[in-house]
Amino acid sequence: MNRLVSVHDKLLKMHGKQNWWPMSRKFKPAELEICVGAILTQNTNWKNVEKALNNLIKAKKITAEQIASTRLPLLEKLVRPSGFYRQKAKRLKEFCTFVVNFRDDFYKDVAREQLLAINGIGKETADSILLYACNKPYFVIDEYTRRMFSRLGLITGEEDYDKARGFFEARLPKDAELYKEFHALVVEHEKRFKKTKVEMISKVR
DNA sequence: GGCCAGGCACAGC
DNA sequence: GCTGTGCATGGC
Repeated sequence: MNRLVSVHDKLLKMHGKQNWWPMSRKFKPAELEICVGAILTQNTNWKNVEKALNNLIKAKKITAEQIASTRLPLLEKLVRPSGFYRQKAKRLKEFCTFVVNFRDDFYKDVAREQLLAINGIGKETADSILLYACNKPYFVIDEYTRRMFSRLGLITGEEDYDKARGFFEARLPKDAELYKEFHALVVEHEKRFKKTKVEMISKVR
């Protein structure tokens, strides 16, 4: 059996279904919340991101139009709990402006290169948006993924982002739901590993 | 009280 | 090309 699939299955048994990005559905469309969250969580604890999301909801900044037309100082104040708040307010505004000006159905039609061209959207954030908001099978690579799979000896952990992504995508069925759950499970597992220092995945077979 | 979190851009070599 | 640094809050 495919080694990666078997790692996924073990993680699923250990940690259960993660249901990442449980959307509050307060944003319109609900997918926007994923995009906003993906930007706000850059190098930031998710708990802090939730505070910022709640501020946006309370202030009724729940559509791309509303966020794009919010003045920077107010946006900064709202996203403050998520840290790096000046950058993030600017990034959010630029991203939402892009969404507003997008000709076609953003969530259906946006391409990876278009996302990467937006200031503040790097590869991981772009892939998170593509995977979790657009339901497209892009495998998200983050520090946790690098650490875990280099520990298992499957990658070096030092490779280029797209090379690491290619490693997973070439060995897994192109299934967005699988990728979503896998990435979430990896993050959960690594958080726990960090606390316990106990590897819970056998290296054998 | 120090360390870190679901990164990214931009210097300066 | 690639290595270093700034960005910043809140949880543990």
